[in-house]
Amino acid sequence: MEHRLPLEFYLQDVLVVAPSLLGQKLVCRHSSGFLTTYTISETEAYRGTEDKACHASKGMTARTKVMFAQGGVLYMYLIYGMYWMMNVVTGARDVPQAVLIRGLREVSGPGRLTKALGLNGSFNGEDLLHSERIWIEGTGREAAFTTHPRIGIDYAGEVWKNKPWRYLLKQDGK
DNA sequence: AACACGATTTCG
DNA sequence: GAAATCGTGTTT
Repeated sequence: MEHRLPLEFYLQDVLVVAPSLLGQKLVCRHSSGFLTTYTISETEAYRGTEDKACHASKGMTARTKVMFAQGGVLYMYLIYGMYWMMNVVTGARDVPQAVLIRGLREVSGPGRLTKALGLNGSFNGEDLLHSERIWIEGTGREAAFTTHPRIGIDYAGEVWKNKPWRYLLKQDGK
């Protein structure tokens, strides 16, 4: 029984979607057909052309055009020539926003989690509502979380660097 | 066609 | 603290 998050969820503003993804289930189908479920524990919001830390701040390019699509698809991006970053596009069409999935309860680190799940450039533009190999299921619960400044964006300037748009799942008993 | 650099990780 | 490593955007 599947309970994929609906399109309406992804059409909300990235500042709503990013914290709401915490605690939700990321489901991945292994090449053998086996399903693995992970719990999202850390996210970051990248919001529009005015956000200097967002790749879309320099306008639409071949790489960033998927961020301009309607919410509910993946934006995959290679960083430092070695690590794929997994992002969930949010908002309406032509509104470039995305949530960087920085960590899972089972795997820490954005580069390590994509490696663990076998995600790469072939997943760019993947539709989370219809894909047979990856999707996100809702738990129906809202998770408690804490906010922090985003990581690795010193080039974005003081204003954008200090936005509390990094969200961590508040762990039980911690 | 050449160049500079990054939403990271790992090792010393 | 620094290297690894390559696609992308910018400059020539």
